[in-house]
Amino acid sequence: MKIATFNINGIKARAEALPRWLDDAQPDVVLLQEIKSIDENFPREIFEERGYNVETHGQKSFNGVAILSKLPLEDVSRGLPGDDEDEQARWIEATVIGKQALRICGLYLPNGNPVPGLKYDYKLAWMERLYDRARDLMASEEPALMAGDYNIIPQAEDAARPDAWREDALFRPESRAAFRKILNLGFTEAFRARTQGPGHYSFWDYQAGAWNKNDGIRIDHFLLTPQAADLMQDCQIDAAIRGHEKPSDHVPVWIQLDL
DNA sequence: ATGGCACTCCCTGAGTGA
Repeated sequence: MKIATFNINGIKARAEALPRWLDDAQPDVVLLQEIKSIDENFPREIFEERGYNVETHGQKSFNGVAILSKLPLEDVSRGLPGDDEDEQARWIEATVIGKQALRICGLYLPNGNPVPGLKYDYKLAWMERLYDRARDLMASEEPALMAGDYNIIPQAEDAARPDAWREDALFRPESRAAFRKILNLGFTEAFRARTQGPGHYSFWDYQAGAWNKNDGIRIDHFLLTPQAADLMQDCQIDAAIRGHEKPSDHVPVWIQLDL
């Protein structure tokens, strides 16, 4: 089973590039972030005609997450638990029914800039709620994963120019510590379990020719419970599509599970 | 060396992003 995460930076803007990638990459499940659309306006037909079930959790203009799945989805849940006042659409989860059930969580973690500020406070508070959900997933002792745009640069090697990010919410020590605390529950960060060393990125800014200079950062991640990690056969970043027509500023990251 | 973009919407300029 091939499962991908992709921050598309607007479903309307990606109405051509996204299906092109789907037809090429043939993922079974896709976790989308930044659909920037209300549920009613999401172009489900594009995906349903390709055999995907579609579950969205959108809002107007900003944020928004979705799941596309060729396999049936059950027990869909929207919104990260822990704050009834939180209006931002950044979390969706469901169970994929394959050979074996797999719980999948798609997330769009807050950016957090500027630092300091209310947005940074919100990021860190959101990560505490994420920790709580992660702890419960771990306690289930079942195959599960949390994937999406974490807006976290885990290590210096995950940025082409780490010094440019020192004071940024994506690389501040508090952000990275909160990410590490979640990993330390026992999750496997899928990409780093298979590939070491610098030069592997999932985001390149539209500005300053970042793609052409490979001036990127790696901020889109898969975190696997031990029961899911045992099934992992591959994890790759589809970097090349950043150079295609009208791209998102992020590229897909995917895993292959023996499921 | 520096700066260079793109998305959204009843506000085509301002907020947001990373």
